[in-house]
Amino acid sequence: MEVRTVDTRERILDAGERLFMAHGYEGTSMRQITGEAAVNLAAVNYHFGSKESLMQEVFRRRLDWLNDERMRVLDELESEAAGQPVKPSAIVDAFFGTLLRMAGDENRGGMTFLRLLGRTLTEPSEFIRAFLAHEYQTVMDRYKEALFKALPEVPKAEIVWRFHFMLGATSYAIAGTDALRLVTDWQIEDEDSTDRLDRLVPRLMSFLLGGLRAPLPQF
Amino acid sequence: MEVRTVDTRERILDAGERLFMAHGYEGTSMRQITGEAAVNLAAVNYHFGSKESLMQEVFRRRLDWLNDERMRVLDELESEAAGQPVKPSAIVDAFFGTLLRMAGDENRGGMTFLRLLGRTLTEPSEFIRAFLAHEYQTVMDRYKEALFKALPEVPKAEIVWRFHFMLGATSYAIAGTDALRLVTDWQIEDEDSTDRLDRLVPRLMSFLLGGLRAPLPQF
DNA sequence: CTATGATTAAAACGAACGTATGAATTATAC
DNA sequence: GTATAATTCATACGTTCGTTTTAATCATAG
Repeated sequence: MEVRTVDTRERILDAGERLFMAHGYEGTSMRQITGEAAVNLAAVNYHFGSKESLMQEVFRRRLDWLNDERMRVLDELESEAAGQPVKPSAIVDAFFGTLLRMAGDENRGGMTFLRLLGRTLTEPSEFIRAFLAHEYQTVMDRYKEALFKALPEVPKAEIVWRFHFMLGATSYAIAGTDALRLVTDWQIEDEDSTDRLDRLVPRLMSFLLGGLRAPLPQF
Repeated sequence: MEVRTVDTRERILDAGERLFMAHGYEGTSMRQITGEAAVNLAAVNYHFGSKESLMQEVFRRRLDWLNDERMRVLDELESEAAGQPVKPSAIVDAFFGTLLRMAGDENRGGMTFLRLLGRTLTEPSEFIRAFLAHEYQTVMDRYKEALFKALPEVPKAEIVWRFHFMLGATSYAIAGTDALRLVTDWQIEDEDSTDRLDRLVPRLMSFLLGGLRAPLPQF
């Protein structure tokens, strides 16, 4: 493994991450990717095998760290709680806060990866959904159990639904940072992007917790 | 205008709606669409001009009614209130409830269109975002103003953000009805789809209102 | 019935797609 | 320095894409 190889692989991953985010999987061509990465057209197939494998590697590079971190933080919370249930707000922050704080870390993909992730959760491509399902499964199961314990009086089905809703709100908050601005044509006051992120986290957390703890619907 | 023409146009729109929902805009080919609609390949270009125009017409066919209905319901609420601010819960139901109840109306696209809409709000394609922005603008402005009046003590920027979050939660609740099931691998109890929809509406409404009325974050 | 316009049909267009090939180049090991 | 393996490169392959063209078929009006 020489230096050039690493650079090439990394440049391809960076270009793929940005272009998949901006134009989607189907909307991004190998020639765009290799063009932006300034590498030969055949380099993607040489290093990753195929366009699909590249997409998976783009995700794996970031998700491995993210999900490990989520596990680590939840481990910590549970050991601090020493058998007592963990506060719902702490669980929500461990899952969504950890995600959002990635946006500020350019070494972990920053806002680009977060927007890619947000968009991909609604991506129709079969292989991507299957891949993400596999990547997420373990973490989801842990958090699901933690929330069940934290909210013993709430029916489990309700918690599962509300987790769905929270995922949706979060994905849009990120992916739609500019997409929804177009849809709504609302100008949110012009903060620079780090400011916006810093204020987004508490805003979203309030909303998520308000939704999670809302009174149960009566059927 | 003969009968055949209408049938052809309608069949193309139906096929396009379903396929764009299932595979996305870029992931759906003209040959798939015309194949499923059982019409000649050239029929799309003849009746709609291009693939882009077809996509726009797929949306216009449903959104025209939806947004008119949203306007009508809000008009009604405001005239009933006779100058007093309308209750936030009524506004939320007028906007999101009207949308969700479309899912039960097969003549208006039903679940298929709703899932298409949910997915498209994160779709990266430029022309689609621009088109949706234009279609939505008037309605959004009306609802924004109504919420400002209904929640005079909440900063406007906060309301705008929370509307974003509500849109995200709703889109995922619909678009992700099966997509997120894959991501999370959570089995939600097996209700038939009308049951699931009937229970989704109050569940989502509780969540949205809980989030909308959550305590403001302290910076 | 015939003329006219609207629609459908079959076929082909050039462009772009993801991938594969084999030679040229570069780095590593002895 | 030379052999060997890893990587880069230019190029081409076979498909599929959205669109266009030209002719055939249909419906309707006079």
